[in-house]
Amino acid sequence: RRESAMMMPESIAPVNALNLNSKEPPLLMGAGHSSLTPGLLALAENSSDSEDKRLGKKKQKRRRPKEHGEDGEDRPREHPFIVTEPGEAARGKKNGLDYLFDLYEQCGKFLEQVQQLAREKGEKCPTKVTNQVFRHAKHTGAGYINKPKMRHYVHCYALHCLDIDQSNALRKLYKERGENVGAWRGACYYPLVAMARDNNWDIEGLFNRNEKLRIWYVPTKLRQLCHVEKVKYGE
Amino acid sequence: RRESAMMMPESIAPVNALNLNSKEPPLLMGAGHSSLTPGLLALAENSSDSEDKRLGKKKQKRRRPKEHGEDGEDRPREHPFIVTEPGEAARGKKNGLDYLFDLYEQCGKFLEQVQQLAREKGEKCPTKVTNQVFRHAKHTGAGYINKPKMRHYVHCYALHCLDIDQSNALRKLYKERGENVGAWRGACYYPLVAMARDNNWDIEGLFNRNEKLRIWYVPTKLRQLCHVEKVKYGE
DNA sequence: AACCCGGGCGACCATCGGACGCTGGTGCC
DNA sequence: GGCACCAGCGTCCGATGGTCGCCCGGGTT
Repeated sequence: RRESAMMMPESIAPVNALNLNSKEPPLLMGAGHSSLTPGLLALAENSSDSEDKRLGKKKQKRRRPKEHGEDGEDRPREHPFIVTEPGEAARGKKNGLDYLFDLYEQCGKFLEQVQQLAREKGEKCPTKVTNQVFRHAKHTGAGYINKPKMRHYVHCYALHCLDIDQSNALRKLYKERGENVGAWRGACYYPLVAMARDNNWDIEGLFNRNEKLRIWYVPTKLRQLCHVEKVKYGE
Repeated sequence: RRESAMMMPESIAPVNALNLNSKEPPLLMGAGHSSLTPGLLALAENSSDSEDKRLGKKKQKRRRPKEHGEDGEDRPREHPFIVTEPGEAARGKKNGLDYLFDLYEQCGKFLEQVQQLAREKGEKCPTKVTNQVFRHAKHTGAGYINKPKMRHYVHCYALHCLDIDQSNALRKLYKERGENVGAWRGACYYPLVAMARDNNWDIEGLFNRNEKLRIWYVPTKLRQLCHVEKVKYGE
C-alpha cells in the first residue's frame, strides 16, 4: 500500500472483475484489479432509486413548468460538453474540455473582482467561489456560467490542476473509447482518490495547497469516496 | 500616524470633546483627543432609531410570548456579566469576565470535538465556531453557551487574546469607574481598531494569525469600524 | 420526422451567519 | 415591595452551499 500516484496505478483503477455489485462502472480504466471499493460510484449523486429518505432528506418538489414568454430574455442553453483531447476543438454543436476548464479560470477572475470590491467597501471578503461570485459573473455578462454546472465538474478541474499529465491521458483514453462526458467525469474521481491517499487522505489539504484549486469547495462525493477508501484500506 | 499599540494611544482613544454627534460614547478612555471618528459607536448595532430600513432591511417580527409550561425544561437564564478585574470573582448574582472568556475557550474545545467527529465520518470539517458547534455544546450539557451571547462579546475576547495587558487594564479602569458591561464592551473596539491600523487594516489577518481567535468570525461592527477609520485616515 | 439519450441548469431545500428586541432577572430605593 | 434598567438569548430572516430532476438539444435511425 502506498505507491506513487502514477497514471493509473492498478491498485486504484476501478474494475469490473470481482465486482460484487453487478450494475456498476460501465467501463473504466483498462486492466488491473482494483482495491477501490466496488460500488463506490453508487455513492449518492443521483442515487434517485433506493427509496431512501435517509434521515429527513425529502424529495425535491416538482418544478413549475416554466410559464414561457414571460418577459425574460431566455438565454438558450449551452451546448453539451464532449470529451476532447487537449487542444482539440469540439466538432458540431458541442463544447470541448479546454473550454470547460477555461470556465473555471474565468470564475477565478470573477472571484478576484468580488474580493477587490469587498475590500474597498470593508465587507466580508470571500475566499471561495460563492453564490455571490456566480451572481457577479452573471451580471457582468458571463451568463453561460452557473453554479450547478461548475460544481458538477469541479473534481475534473481538480485533476487537471493537480496532475495535468494524468488528466490529459485520461481525456485521450476516454475520447478514443468514444465514452460520453458522464463516463469521463466519473473516471476523474479515482486518480484523485489515489492522490488523496498519498497525501494522508487529506483531500481538503490537497485542494488548499494548489493555487487554482484553493478557491473551490471539495465536492461531497469526492470527500465520501476518499472516506470510504480510507476506512476500507487502513490508516 | 502609526505609533505602537500601547495601552491607550491618545490618537485612538474615543473622546467626548469635539464630538459633533452630541449623544455619544457616554464615557470612554480618559484623556487625549481622538483621531477616531466621533459617532462611530452609532454604527449599526441596535441603531433601532433613525427610521432607516436601509435597502430592504425589514423590521424583525414580534416574538410569540412564550406559551409557558409547554413541556420544555425551561433553563433559567444566566446571571448577567459585570466588569471584573482579572482574577476577581463576581459578587452577588453576577458573572465575571474571566468566566466570559472561559466560555470562549470551552467553545474552542467543542469545536475540536466536532472536528474530530467530522474527520472520523469523512464529513466537511468546520474551521470556525458554527451553528453546529453551538448545537453540539448544548447537547453535550453546556446549555449556558449560546450563539447570540458568544457573538456579542467576540471582540472583547479578541482584545483579551491579542493584548492581554491592554485588556486587563481596560477591565480595571472600567471597573473602577463603575461602568456597566455595555460600556466596557463598547470600549473594547478601539484598541482593536488601533491594532488593525498597525496591521495594515487587515483585521481578518489579525484574527487568523492568533491561535485562539482564528476560530471566531470577525464581528461585522468591528470590520465596519476599521473600514470607516481606514477611509477617513488614509492608506 | 420521430425517437431517445444524456446532460444543462432553474429552482428548491436545509441550514447557515447574523441580528433584533422581548422578557425578566437584578440592584436600588 | 415596587420600579427601572439593561442584558440574555429565543427567535426570526436573507442568503448560502448543495443538489435534484425537468426539459430539451442533438445525434441517430
